[in-house]
Amino acid sequence: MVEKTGQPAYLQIVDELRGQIRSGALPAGTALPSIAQLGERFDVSASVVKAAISVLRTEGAVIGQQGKGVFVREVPAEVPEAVSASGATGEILDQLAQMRQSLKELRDRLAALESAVFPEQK
Amino acid sequence: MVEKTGQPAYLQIVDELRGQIRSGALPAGTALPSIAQLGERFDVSASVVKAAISVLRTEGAVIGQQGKGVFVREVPAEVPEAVSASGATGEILDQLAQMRQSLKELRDRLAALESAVFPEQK
DNA sequence: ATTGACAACTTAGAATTCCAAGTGTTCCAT
DNA sequence: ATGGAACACTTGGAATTCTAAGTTGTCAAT
Repeated sequence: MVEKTGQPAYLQIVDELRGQIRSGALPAGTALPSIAQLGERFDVSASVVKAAISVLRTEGAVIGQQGKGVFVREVPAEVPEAVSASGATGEILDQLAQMRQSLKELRDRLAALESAVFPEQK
Repeated sequence: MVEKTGQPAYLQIVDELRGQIRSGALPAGTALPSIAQLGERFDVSASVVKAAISVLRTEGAVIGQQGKGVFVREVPAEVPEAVSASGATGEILDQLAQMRQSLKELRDRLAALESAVFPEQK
């Protein structure tokens, strides 16, 4: 991480990733590169990448799933001020995240069921 | 930090501090206790307190000034209660509740199907 | 009395090292 | 062939250790 913008490294990474998300280079639902890979790419330690992802997480731009990866959320979440995780709005975002999680789980289970009931028509 | 809420320590501290800010125990403009003091009070390491403050910082609830302290920002905004349960937000919470109900129902039906199609998968 | 040095705090950023826990794959033994 | 163990990755949380840099108070020398 050499950029001489004066910004700390973890914020530079936040900006970079947020840009890629907004630009569509990282579409909703896709996984970010792993922490190790990002650390390698930006030439920083894992702790810096973790700090960056932590910011994106509390912003709601991204959701981490243990053991799998960090995924771009379906809703940019437009949270300009405070509000992001406090008060009613934060509550709602939390619940939405959980419901999205549940939906994904249901989708997966349903897909498994389908391929069992309607075998091999690929 | 012993509380058995299941929440990680740094989020418990976030909640605690956010509560004190909203309740007025920490009015806008006042400094939080120092990182060392908070670590002592909650019986966690400085890194945990830093993580908590980092969340509050990216939420905009608080602002850190190097060499001086961490100060509560002047933007309580966050209309206390009235709006959160009335108006658009209350509406949204209601819809969330209904969707949660639907999700639960779908989960149950799916579970029934699964146990019919995949018999005895302990 | 003013200035300068210094010590003690403070936040901020970064690296490193653990451990816990979830996921996926591979491979071997039954 | 199927089950299960083992392994490799993954995120998440936490502690520890540095360094950098800003603030404040004290104290001594001029």
